[in-house]
Amino acid sequence: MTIKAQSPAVVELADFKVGVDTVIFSVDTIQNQLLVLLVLRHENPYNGYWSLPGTLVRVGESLEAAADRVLTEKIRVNNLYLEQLFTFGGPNRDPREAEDAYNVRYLSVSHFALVRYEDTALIADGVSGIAWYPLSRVPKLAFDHNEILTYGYQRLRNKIEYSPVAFDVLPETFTLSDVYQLYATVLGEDFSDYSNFRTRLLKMGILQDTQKKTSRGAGRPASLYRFDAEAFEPLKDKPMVFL
Amino acid sequence: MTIKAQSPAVVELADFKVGVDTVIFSVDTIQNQLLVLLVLRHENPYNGYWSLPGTLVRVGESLEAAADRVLTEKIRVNNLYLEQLFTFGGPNRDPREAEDAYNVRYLSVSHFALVRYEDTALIADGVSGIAWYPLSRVPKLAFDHNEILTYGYQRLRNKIEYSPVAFDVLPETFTLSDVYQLYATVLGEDFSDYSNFRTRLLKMGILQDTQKKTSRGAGRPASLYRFDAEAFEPLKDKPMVFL
DNA sequence: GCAAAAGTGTTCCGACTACACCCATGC
DNA sequence: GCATGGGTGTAGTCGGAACACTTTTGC
Repeated sequence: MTIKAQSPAVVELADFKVGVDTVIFSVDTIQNQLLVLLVLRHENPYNGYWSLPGTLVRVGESLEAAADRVLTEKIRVNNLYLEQLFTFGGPNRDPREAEDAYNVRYLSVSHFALVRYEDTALIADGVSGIAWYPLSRVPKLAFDHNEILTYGYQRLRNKIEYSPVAFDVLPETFTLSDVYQLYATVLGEDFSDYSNFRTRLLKMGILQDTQKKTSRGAGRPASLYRFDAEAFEPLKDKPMVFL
Repeated sequence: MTIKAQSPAVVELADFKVGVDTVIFSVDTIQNQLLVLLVLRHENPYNGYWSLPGTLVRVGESLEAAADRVLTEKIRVNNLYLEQLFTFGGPNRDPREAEDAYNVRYLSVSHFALVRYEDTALIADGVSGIAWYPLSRVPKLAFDHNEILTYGYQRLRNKIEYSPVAFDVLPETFTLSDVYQLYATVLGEDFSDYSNFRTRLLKMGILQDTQKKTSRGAGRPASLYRFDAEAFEPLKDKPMVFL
C-alpha cells in the first residue's frame, strides 16, 4: 500500500488483528452430502455457538500459512485445495472491538478449502466440539460466519464448474460415476444428464483410462480413470466448463 | 474470526496496519486504450516509483469506505464500479516492516475499480504526480503493485465477459459500436466478429432502442441505445456471457 | 458516384439435449 | 433370468463463426 503524505492534522489509523477463517468443505460420497467443518466456541464472545475454524495470524506468519495451520490443527489432511475468498473488515463486526484496547479492530481474511472426506481425521482436541455439518443443517453461527459460508458455497460451485478441483478431492483412481456423484452433490441433482456428462468429460481428454475395472456389488464393473495433469496443462488458462 | 484458546506458551500475534490499494481502470474511447491510474511516490520506501493509489484504513472506517476515499481523493468521479480483489498479506512485502516498531505488518486489501474516463477529472494535489498510464506502458511499480495490477486486469476481463459492467462505464446512451469498441480494447481486437457481437447483444433484450440516431462524420448514423436495468434484473444471477 | 460506417441475412458446423439401447456383472 | 449399474449411439435442435450483402450517410 501507499503512505499518503499525511495532512498536518493527525489522522488516526486503525490497528488491526488479522484473523483467518476457513470454510472447509468435503463431500461424503457414501451419503452424497456436502459437509462443512464447524467448531464449537468455548469462550466469549459467542460462547456456545458454532463457528468456522479460524485463528489469528502470528508474527512472521503469512496468511496462507495461517490458513494452512487451521487445516492441520483441526483435521489431519494432506492439504488439498485452498484459496482466499474475501476479506471482511468493517468496524464492529467483532464484539471484542468494544471491550479491547482502544482502536483495535478485527479483520477476517476468509478462505475456502475443499478436502477429501475419506482422508480426513478430525482432531478431537480434548473436550472441544468439532464436527462436519451437512450444509443444509448449519445453525446460526458466530460473528458473520453465516455470510462467509454462503459466499464460500457460491465460490465452491463456481470452482467446480470452471476448474478441475473435483479431481483434487477424488481418490487417485476413480470411476466416471464417482465424478458424476461429486458434481451432483455439489451442484444439485439435476445439473446434467449422466450420459452426456460422461461424453463431455471424456472428450476433454484429461482422463486416462487405467485399464482396470472395479466391481461394486451388482451391475457391470466400471472402468477406473486417473486425472491426467499433463493433458490438462495446456487447457489450464482457457475458459472451460465442466458442467 | 475465532479466538483459539491459547496454549500456555505465549503465541505472539502480529499487529497490522491495513492498507487499501486500488487498481483503477478506465477506457479512453478516443484512442481505444485501456488505462490505469498511477500515482508517483514522494517518500520512502520506493521514493520516485509509481504505485497504485492507496491509503491506510482509519479508525472507524470500513474497507469499502477507505477504497471509496482513495477514488474521491485522487479523481473526481461519480463512483462507478468497485469491488474487492485480493488481500496481500505476507510478512516482508513492505520494507517498512523492518524499520517500524516491533511486529507491525502491512497488509493490503486490494480493490479494483472501473470508471468512466470522460467523467473523470484528476485532482492534481499540488506538485504530486498522478496520471493515466496505458496498460502496456506501465513501469516497474512500488511494492508488489505490478502483481496486484496483473491480478486486477485478469479480473477486469472476467467481469466484462460475465457481467454488464461495461454499461456502468458507457454514457447514458450509446451506440452498439461504442460497446464493441469498449469490449475490443479490454479483451483485445480479435475477441469477436462485430456483426455477431451485435446480434447476440440485441438478442439478450437488455438494451432499449431510444429511437434516436447519432451521426459521427461519414457513414450511416447509428441508433442510440440505453441499458435496460429492469430487463436485466431477472438475468442477474444466471451465468451469462457477453462475449 | 464512392468511401465509410451501420445494420441484416445466410450458410455451415459443432455442441448440447434427450433419449433409446446394448453390455457385464451379482444373485 | 432379471435386476442393477456401466457404457454407447443417434436424431433433433440450438447457437456461434464466418462472411456476403444491403442501407444510409458525408463528400
